Amino acid sequence: MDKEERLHGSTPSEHPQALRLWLRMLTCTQLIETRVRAGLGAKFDTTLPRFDLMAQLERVPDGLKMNELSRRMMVTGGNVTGITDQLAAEDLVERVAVPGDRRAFRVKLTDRGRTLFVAMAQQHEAWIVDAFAALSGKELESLHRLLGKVKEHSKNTSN
Amino acid sequence: MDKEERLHGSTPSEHPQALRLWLRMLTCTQLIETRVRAGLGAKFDTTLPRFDLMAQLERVPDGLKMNELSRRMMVTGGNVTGITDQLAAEDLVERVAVPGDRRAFRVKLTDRGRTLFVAMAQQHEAWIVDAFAALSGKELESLHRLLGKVKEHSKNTSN
DNA sequence: AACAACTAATTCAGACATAAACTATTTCTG
DNA sequence: CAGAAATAGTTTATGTCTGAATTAGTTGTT
Repeated sequence: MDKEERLHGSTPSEHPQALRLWLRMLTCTQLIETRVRAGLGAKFDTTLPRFDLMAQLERVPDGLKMNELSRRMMVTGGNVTGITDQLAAEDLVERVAVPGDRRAFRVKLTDRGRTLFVAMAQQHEAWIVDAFAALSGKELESLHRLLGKVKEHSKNTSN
Repeated sequence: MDKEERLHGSTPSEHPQALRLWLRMLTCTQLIETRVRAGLGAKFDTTLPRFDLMAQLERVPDGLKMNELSRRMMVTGGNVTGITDQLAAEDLVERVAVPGDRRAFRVKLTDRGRTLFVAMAQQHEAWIVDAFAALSGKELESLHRLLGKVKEHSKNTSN
């Protein structure tokens, strides 16, 4: 028996459908995330937040400012500071001064960081592809579209 | 521009579809979870893990053992110990000895805990229903079905 | 009965995350 | 141009979560 079939079941409810869906979605996310975390740890001795930060930087040769990173990663600034400190200590990213604003700087991948990230990203993608291997191309597309609706609604509702 | 449209985009890839889907799913989950967390904090001065633990107990009058809670909540035993300690200190759950096994006990909702949970669950469901309000009944069903496939595949693949 | 193997739960160190307070700098406004 | 307000980033205190080690009790084997 699964988590979602157990939870909340006896509470009278007019909309059990949304609740069951939400619990299933949480379960899926957690299952996949747990596996990716384990893989990143075992294969690259790194963590998901560190990978995520590097992923944000990968497409942006000039790097991103701390507040941009914070917004994109959907975590607080203090958190970004800590992760950046770690990665900088390992020479995977660097802080570069922004001319004209002495408060800010840009965080960029170092060459070393970029090389490592490419290897990690390839493996990461393989894990994700595998996670959704049960779905056909059409189903992937359908899931993507439905979640798009959810996301837009959530972003627009008091955000 | 959204997180998922930026991430990984420049890495050559044979399966960008799964990756984009995964990032969108993460975004959705995080948006909803953040809102629920904020609501639980503001309205009930509690947290999602605490709510989750109580939710697990709600349907089980005899309570659950720590390891059962741990498995159902998909978190480590140490974590369950901490949350249970908190809830027990507030007289929302209680530890009851298991006859015949002096190592174990069952965690049960107290009357107070049950009353509080019912109120919280009602509000919680309203938040979730709202989070998925952009979807029709048919779409909810479809999303549920697709995620079911993902979940089954994930559970069966080396778990 | 003795001892190994297992199971239940807790403790501990450490990574991660937040919110709030703080420092330093820049921009706005009168 | 002076002071207020806003912005960039860090620090601090606190809470969450994990994995590994630990304590205590149970079960299985001979």
